[in-house]
Amino acid sequence: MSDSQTRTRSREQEETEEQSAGLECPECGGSVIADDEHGETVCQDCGLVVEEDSVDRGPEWRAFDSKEKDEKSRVGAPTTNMMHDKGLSTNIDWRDKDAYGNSLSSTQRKKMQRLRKWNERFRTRDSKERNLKQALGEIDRMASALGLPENVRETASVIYRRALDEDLLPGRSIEGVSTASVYAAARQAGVPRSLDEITDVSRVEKSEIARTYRYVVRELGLEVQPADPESYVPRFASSLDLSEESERRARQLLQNAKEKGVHSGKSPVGLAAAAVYAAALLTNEKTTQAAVSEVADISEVTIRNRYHELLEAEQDLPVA
DNA sequence: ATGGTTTTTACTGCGTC
DNA sequence: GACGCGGTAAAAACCAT
Repeated sequence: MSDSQTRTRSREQEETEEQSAGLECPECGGSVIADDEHGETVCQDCGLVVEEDSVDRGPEWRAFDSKEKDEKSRVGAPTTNMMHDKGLSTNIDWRDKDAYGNSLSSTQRKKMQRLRKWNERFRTRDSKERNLKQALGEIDRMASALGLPENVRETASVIYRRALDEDLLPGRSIEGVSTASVYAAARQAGVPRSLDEITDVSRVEKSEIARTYRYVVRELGLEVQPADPESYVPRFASSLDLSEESERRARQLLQNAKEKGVHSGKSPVGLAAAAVYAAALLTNEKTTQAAVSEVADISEVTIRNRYHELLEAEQDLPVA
């Protein structure tokens, strides 16, 4: 509990700092101090309360239309699937202070200790809850490492939760299912990461991820379309510092290829990489096959083969 | 397990700076 | 001579059967 002591000390320091940086009291001209714990601003000399209850009473979120307003303007934290209890369970603060910042009596302190302990026990009551807690941690870790946006984490959490509810876990590792959830969520959100990229940040092997992923998708009836090559383009283009123009061109190439049906059976990542390379060529921007191969994690040979095909397909159809 | 397809690995030759 | 690019053959990985 040395933690709470250092915490208290730093709080006192803050207060003395605020004292010196004070405003002037409108009544006696003395300096004014802010007392955050009581939510008041008080004159140091005459004791006049310049401001009280300095609490933000506004709605928690901005609402941009009436529907959103209905959803958001009421009091309460938003629920999130990213926490194992959706953020709804009670948390008991570890500081032995009441709502006004006053210290608790020793009997009250003991009571709070007991409550804390039991609250914790209820929160992670059974194995499922503990399981979920760990898995969500993993999901968050991997999503961060992959630079995936928040909504993907949410989706991944939902998928995992469903897998857990359907008793898909027995026989499979928490790690594996978490990873598969992230993989699936990223694809569903249209910001796919290749299996290799996923494998890099996961603690399980590629084969297991693939196996678990297939299993989860099948059992949960998830509809995941094959990754669209175009969704890789922005990421590759920006890692290579290419212009908007080339990015647009790359998309064009891919769309044309799609119409011609050149792409079936080929890896989407390879196609995307080839399109990016070809586009850079067409717009006279300097890139090398090696560089593209690097960021896309695809062999140069594959890039060569694909981009020949892309350009051939383009030639038959004169530029629009 | 098998066969067909795609991707990778490794190596070689060509032209340019 | 290093670099970027192209091509090839054989191995490996993948997929459906």
